[in-house]
Amino acid sequence: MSWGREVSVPELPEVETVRRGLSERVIGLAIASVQCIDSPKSFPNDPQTVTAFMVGATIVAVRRRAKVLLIELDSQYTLVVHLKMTGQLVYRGSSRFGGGHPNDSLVGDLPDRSTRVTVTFHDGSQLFFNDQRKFGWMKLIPTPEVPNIDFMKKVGPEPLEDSFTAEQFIPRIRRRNNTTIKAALLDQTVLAGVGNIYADEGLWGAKIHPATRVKNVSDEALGELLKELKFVMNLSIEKGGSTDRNYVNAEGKRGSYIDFARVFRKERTPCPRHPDAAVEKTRVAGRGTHVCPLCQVLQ
DNA sequence: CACTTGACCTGTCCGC
DNA sequence: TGCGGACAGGTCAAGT
Repeated sequence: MSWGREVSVPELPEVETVRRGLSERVIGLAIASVQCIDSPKSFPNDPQTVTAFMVGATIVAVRRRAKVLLIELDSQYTLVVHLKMTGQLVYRGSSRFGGGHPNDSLVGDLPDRSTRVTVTFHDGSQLFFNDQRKFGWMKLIPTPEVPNIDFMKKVGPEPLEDSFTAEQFIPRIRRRNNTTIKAALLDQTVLAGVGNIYADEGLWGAKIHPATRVKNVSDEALGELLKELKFVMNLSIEKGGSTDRNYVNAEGKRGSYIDFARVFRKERTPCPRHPDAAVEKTRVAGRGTHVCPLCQVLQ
């Protein structure tokens, strides 16, 4: 069983891809044991709570809000997981059924040195939370209290919801009128789930320079930007998220959004609109930023 | 208050 | 070959 490994920095489409893969595999599985290794940010809960409400519980749903995964248990607790920069959730089938890692997996035997948490199910299969840089976290929270945690209270609306239109988007992003449009897009309280990749891709699509102040972007251009964000994130979900060059999905195909990216990590290559112009890499809002100097002019 | 910068981390890459 | 430093970027705390 192989899916979604080596997914690059997870934004909304990557987390949604992980959610879908997990949904197909872990719903209905009962937890036999939980092992936590070198992960102070994971399980701030005391071991008694983990034992009482996780061990023996069965997974009933896998949800997503913004970039956070919500693994709901029948114990009325939910495992809340943020992958941050390098987090991965990797499921491996039971070895009794030949479920070792497949030949095309980019992740070797697990657990490995980046494994922080191992969840073992009654059927012998396992779910590994790997996180090389230890920015990610995993918390066990009573399900009714999930909406009350800081992250949930502050995070903005889901941009891919049909109900999220320019009417909602424009006033929200104008709360950040004095900052750059890229910083505003990365602000998770404005809207949820956009990170560095889709900010750059969406801004190129809407022909807006990332360093443009929000106040200098017209309502019309903001409407176009929302359309482009929805387009690139929906396309990415369709492609199974953005992955690094070596990614191979469950079917052994190399499809990934990165192959469709127009500017992200495309510095010094031609802009798709202007074959004579090379994509440039700069720094905006403290992030590596990719622009076409011809179609994205600073206003 | 609004906004920007630095810290949190570790693996990789680049120049000397 | 080894070594130091820059870089990767989501989010929060601290600083301006």
